[in-house]
Amino acid sequence: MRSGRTFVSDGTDGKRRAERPRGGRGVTSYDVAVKAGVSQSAVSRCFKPGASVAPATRKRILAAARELGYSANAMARGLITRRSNLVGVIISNLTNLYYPEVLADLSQRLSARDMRVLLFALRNESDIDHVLGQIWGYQVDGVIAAARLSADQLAQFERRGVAIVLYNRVHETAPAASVTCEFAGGEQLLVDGLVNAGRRRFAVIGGPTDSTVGEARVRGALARIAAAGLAPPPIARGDFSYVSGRRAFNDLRGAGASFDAVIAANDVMALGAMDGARSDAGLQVPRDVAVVGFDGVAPAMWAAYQLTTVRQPVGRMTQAAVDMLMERIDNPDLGPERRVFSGELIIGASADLVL
Amino acid sequence: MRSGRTFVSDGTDGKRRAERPRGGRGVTSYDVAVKAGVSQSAVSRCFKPGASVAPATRKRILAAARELGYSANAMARGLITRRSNLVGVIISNLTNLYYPEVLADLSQRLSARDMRVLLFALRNESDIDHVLGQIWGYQVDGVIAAARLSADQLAQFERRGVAIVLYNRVHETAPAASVTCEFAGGEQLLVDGLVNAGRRRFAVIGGPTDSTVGEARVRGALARIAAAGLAPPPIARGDFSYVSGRRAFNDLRGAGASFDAVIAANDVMALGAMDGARSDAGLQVPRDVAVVGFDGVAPAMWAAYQLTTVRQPVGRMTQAAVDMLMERIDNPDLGPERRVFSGELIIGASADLVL
DNA sequence: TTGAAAGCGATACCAT
DNA sequence: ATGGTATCGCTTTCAA
Repeated sequence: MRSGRTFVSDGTDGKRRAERPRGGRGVTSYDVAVKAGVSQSAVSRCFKPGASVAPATRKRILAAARELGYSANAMARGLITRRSNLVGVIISNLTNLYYPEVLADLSQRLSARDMRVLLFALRNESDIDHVLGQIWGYQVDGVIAAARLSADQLAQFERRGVAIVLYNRVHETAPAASVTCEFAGGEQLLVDGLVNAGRRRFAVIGGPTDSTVGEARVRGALARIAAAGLAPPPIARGDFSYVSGRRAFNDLRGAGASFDAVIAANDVMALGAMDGARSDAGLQVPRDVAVVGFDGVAPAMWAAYQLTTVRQPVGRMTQAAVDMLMERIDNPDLGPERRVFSGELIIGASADLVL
Repeated sequence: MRSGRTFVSDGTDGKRRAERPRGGRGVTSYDVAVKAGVSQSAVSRCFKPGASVAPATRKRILAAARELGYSANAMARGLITRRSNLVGVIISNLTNLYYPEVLADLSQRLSARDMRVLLFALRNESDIDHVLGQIWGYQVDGVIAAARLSADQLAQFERRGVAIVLYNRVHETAPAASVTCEFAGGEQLLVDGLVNAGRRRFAVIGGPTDSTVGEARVRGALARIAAAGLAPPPIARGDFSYVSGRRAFNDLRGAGASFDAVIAANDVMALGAMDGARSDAGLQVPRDVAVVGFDGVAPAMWAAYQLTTVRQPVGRMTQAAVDMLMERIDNPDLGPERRVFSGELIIGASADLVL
């Protein structure tokens, strides 16, 4: 029995207050109910869209709520409704210049849908299992992940009925909803443009071999280079960072490779490569060597670089991710779907493309 | 009465399952209890540090929990313990290159303390009131804010007993815990170095006048310029973005100002100014004009810029912010405190400083 | 050491 | 339209 909690409108609230003299922070719906002279249920209904409350009482309740600074306890609500309105966002490395924009966008769009972002910024991908534990605990309604998930991890989402959308990632064996930017087409545009401009000796700066996006971009470039009847280019590996791109460029030169065009798997490495060419090797870009990237991050547009690249339509992609997620939250039985966007060619000054 | 929920160890769990045939996702402590043949309380205790459980039963329970993939419902726990283990992080503009690093750091350090990050990335500062509403609802234990808060808003934290630490912000009238990087000293180093190197005609690129940090940096520079006996420099205003810095530089030139040193309120505007000088005005940096910034963001170090700047000790600052927050969560009566760190002078190639 | 029972603060389903 | 009451899944006394 919980008769002690039964609401009695004629009683003072002294008893309740006494129950939680110090620790109890926050006014509850009971407090509002007392103040408005209604039942607690009425208060609850008042904040539920499309509930039936008489205009007069609603007004009284809202006034009382405002006066007390009441806001409904999301945990209590989530407990009973089984809806936390929380979306987990997992980002493997926020330091990659591409992701802050994505995160800002996602955050904005989710909050427009009245969803909150529970952020997990990984230091390294091996933290994921720990992160998933937290995710389950907080009963998130869904997850948007820009990180590598194993088939087994994806299966857990399925099993637990938590919606998931992969961003900038795909999983071949285990199908899952995903949003990506088409790599092959973008790389094709870049390679063809370079070939048309007379470039024949390519070099490639890829990401870690276990990065699916990185590899997809590399494969796209290699395929098109082969299609043009050119020899397979040398490949150096970076970790998507500026310094790694710069080092990769120098490694390629150090290995005695001779090339007049560098294709980097992302913009930031491309910028590093440009600086490797100009500052370390004393070359001119694009006269001596053309450089192209992928992503379309802000610094790539800066005057000192003006990188030729393929810009991902981040706005549309984040919109798609959020849409897909919400659909799957509302209807968990929705099957996997891939939404693939095309990048936009940005012709800068780092490579003289001929289309 | 909730006798229907009373746990009966000899009963099959068919009844419970039947109660929530489809919607009930997630295994609960009851499920684990059944499987382990103990009471639900025992399961709970098992996950509470320093509880008294017999080694044998603990083992059985943990095995059952693992087998079922149990993780405690954080909302239910938070409801009763009044601790959500959630920290709200408010960032006014994530697109400012300085903040992704801060956010990544905060996220890491908080998760090391077993706290989760509820992220609020603002589009514009006026969203704050709405954000605060969410913050209260989710019962966050504390907030780290890199955004402008009014005295009234700060008072709400006090009133509701929610810990708050300002990052890179201070509030003069309403005292609050804050972590900042000392501006005056940094600007002093920069100005003195420039003066020693023979620069006499300064120009300043500030942030919006309502930005406290921006203004503090500008004031620091102006004070030191005045102390050197030089005339007050012309000031242009940007919004901390690259394009605004570039435009500000051009505005200064367009206004007929003659200067040989530009002090920008942050790195990104300084980079824009460098490009304004080099690409738009055809000047050489630092020969014709020296440029200095503030922050120490990664792109400022890139070979094409090599900006002379003051680097904020982000790692120590985020550590301090988290420490202060945790202290205040544990002890809400802790008074306001300011922790001010000194930046580190980074001498690049954009300004020839003489110390 | 263990189990029963009372809440935490909301929503949902009933009767009125 | 409104009020009572039973949960949601957990932590916490309190007995045994």
